[in-house]
Amino acid sequence: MYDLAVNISYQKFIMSDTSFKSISEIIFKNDSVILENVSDFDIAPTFECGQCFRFDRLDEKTYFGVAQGKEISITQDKKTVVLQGITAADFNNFWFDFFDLGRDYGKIRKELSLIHPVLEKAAAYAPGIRILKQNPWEALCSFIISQQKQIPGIKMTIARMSEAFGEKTGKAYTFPCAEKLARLELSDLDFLKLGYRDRYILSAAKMVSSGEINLENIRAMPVQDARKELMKICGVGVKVADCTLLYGLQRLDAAPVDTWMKKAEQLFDGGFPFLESPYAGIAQQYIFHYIRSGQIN
DNA sequence: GCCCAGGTATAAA
DNA sequence: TTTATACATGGG
Repeated sequence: MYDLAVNISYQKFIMSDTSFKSISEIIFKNDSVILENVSDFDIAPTFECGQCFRFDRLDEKTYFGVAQGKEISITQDKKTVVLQGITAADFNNFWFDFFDLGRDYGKIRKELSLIHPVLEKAAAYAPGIRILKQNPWEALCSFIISQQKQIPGIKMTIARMSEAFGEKTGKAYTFPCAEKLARLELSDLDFLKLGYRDRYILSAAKMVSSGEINLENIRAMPVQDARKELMKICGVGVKVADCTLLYGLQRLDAAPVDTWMKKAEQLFDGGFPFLESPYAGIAQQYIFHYIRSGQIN
């Protein structure tokens, strides 16, 4: 049973009278939280669909990662998910929202599936994908780094950058804050072999730490304005801007279109009919994962 | 060596 | 407004 003394965000979800429930029961232990009968939640595609770079697969069922300065191990066995190494308060204050557990992905998936048969197939391929609520600054930097790189390389670069300039969390490190990076020189980043991206990172750090760019203000802006504001940062084009919005600012109406998505475009007769959906970003994620997994061609 | 990678800045048409 | 090219680095 739940410890009602630590009631926070999840309780609203548990107590809600809507018919949907993505978890039937939440069990708190000393240093772990057990989610029973999860629906529309599959950790493997969630961590491996290209949306995040700080979670590593330890074995068939377990991933380890860092967010919000905290380490976590996540193990899934069918419909049971165990979040290891966290407190009840951590879960209620952070991880519940990080995994977007209050959102009805089943309902969203059904809505999206009506839009186009290819989208229906893509969503059915990995229905357990959830869009993680990542830190905005970390998401911005991650996708600046991501340009013209492959995912393993992106992960390596971010890990080394965190180790060098972040805070120790135990066996891992947080992603360095903008203020910390803003104090560095380009030569301090040489060992990361960022190439032409090094100046993008430093200038973004300066703009964010000075307040010239305010990510929290951008969160609430209409999507075109938000995109335009993010693109004031050198090295941020429409793709990185949309990734920052979707993965860092919980803007599910932003849908990054990249080389993989362009491969998918022909399947939709030359355009993406879901782009106007409030859940365009989720649709994009289903399709990206589907195409990249080699399900088509 | 050659080509591509979850792109973007810049210049030219 | 649209299209072409350079850009650092690593991996197949």
